[in-house]
Amino acid sequence: MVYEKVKICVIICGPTASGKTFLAIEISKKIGGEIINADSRQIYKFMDIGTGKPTLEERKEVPHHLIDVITPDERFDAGKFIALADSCYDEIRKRGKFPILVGGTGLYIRAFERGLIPSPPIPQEIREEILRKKQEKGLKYLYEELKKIDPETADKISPQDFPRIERALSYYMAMGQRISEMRKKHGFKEKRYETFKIYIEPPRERLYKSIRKRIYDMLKRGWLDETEKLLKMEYDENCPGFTSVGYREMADVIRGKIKVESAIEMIYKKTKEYARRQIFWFKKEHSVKIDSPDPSKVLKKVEEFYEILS
RNA sequence: GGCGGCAUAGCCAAGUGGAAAGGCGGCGGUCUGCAAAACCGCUAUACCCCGGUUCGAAUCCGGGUGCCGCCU
Repeated sequence: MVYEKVKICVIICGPTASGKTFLAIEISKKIGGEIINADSRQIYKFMDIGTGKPTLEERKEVPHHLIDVITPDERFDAGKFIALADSCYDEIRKRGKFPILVGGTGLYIRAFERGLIPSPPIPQEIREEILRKKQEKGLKYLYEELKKIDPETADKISPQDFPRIERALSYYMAMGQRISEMRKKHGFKEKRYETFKIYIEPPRERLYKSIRKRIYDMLKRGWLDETEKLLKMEYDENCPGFTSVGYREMADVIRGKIKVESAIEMIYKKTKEYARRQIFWFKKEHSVKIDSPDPSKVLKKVEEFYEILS
């Protein structure tokens, strides 16, 4: 039959250490699902323990996609993510299975659901030029530039926010258009998928406890060795992958700069901050909110949601 | 019993006459192609209590209370 089926997708989101992986696997097993990873860190090869990837056993139980797609020195972004996620989705559907998008990266999930503004790859020269200007004339100068060409964007962001200043500036240089206009036009109005979004938010106290426990588990499972291997492969703090919480600290421990105990405390603090940011991202928009990864709470709804596909 | 020191937010802590730094912890938020990134914001009507000096005291003086050292 030739007709356009609606694209619909179940999504599981929530802060780190809330039990997304567990819930996703349990549901997948019941409904014949396959998991698409929406975590910006788990796409990196060789970074398994510290990014909390599902174990190999877990991955054997249920097929996982978009894990281990690039090396730690490569860059990745939301645009690449949705292109890959789309094709995973289609393949899974071809097999008659049910896709479940799981992850903690709010931007990727939003982009998957509602798209991004059109944006070609920014030429390397433009990036370099901006970086050069930053070094020569300072961040303030760049911000003033942005004010001139796109006051609306400048108004919305802090003069300290280099990544966004750079983005707006380079977009203008590459496209000849203000990014603010494109954003206005786009406005996240498009709906690429009809979704059923499950949001897990454990009470803070419990979440913080799981975070701490998880750090100890990671250490026990060999986070230090994993980091040491990365360093031997010549992947270090200059790699995009190393912006993942904890790897810098692990490297510092290996180099004898800090003690494990203080590394743990730093990681604990950063992870909590990260979890809070995730909560602010997800709390605004979801289909159901649950406070623990209990499959029985959502299984029936997931089955109902996917009924129209079968 | 004597001598000395300390007493500031949930915790640590600066300030030693002119309208309470900072850190930790906690909390709220932004986010359109580096997002586990980057960025923004809130968190002591007042400094142990009472009295005094002063235009003005967390800051000086007296007394009280508590804690910590040392001594007998």
